[in-house]
Amino acid sequence: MATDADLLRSTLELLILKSLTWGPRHGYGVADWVKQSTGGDLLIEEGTLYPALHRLEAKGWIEPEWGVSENNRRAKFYKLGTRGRAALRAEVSTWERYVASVARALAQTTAEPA
Amino acid sequence: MATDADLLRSTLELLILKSLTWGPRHGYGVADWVKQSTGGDLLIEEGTLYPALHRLEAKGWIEPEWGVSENNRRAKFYKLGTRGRAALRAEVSTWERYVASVARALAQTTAEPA
DNA sequence: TAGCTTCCCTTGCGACACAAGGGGAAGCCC
DNA sequence: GGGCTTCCCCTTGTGTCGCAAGGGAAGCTA
Repeated sequence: MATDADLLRSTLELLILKSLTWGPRHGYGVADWVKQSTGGDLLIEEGTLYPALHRLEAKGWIEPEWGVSENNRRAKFYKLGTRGRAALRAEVSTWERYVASVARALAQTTAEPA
Repeated sequence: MATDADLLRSTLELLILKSLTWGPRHGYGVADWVKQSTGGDLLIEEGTLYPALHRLEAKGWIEPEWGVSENNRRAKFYKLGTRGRAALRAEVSTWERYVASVARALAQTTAEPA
């Protein structure tokens, strides 16, 4: 069985980047956005989220800045940089192509592919 | 960047099972089927394929039987069992639901999800 | 004061795709 | 015959990464 972990692996960065397209957001907010915008289907654990944010930061795709959250808490806001925006476009494209390839395979109705 | 490895991870078993829906096929043939039916987009390395087949066999989803290939070579043919067929249905469903969830998130056009 | 929520982080673990190796047998070309 | 390619099977080592489980601090509510 493909586990949730396996599935997430292919789209985690993609979803994080996407969540930042409307402006900076802190980590907790990123997880919440993903949860909300998938109707609760996708849940990102904190032990998954924070290392991922650090990876993206290390790659120069997002930039952190400490600030204060809506709830008056100390929070690290991540901003999508130019490179991050380009990466998002590339990731979306890769993902869509992959989904299409799999769909093509699953749609096969004869033993030998056309 | 989501690597090819990350992407494969979510659908490898799915694709293998699918390739067996028309009857037994040996490992090499499974890899070839995937390659052909995705137009060359997806390539399964042998170091990925054989361990995966063994995992599926250990789970009782596929059953091996030694035979002779079309090219007169000794080959291990895998057959989809009843449990394997059920697993395939489940995996397809899981995958499609996941794809739909991601699509929903990517389709967001406002900061706060509906 | 106690307890819940928000927000950040780390460590240890298990799973697994891949690269790189190995082997053996069949077919072909010279 | 000897060499090469193709087919078909396998394993080991390495690196990556999601997750469970931990910890901590600060704000709010009662």
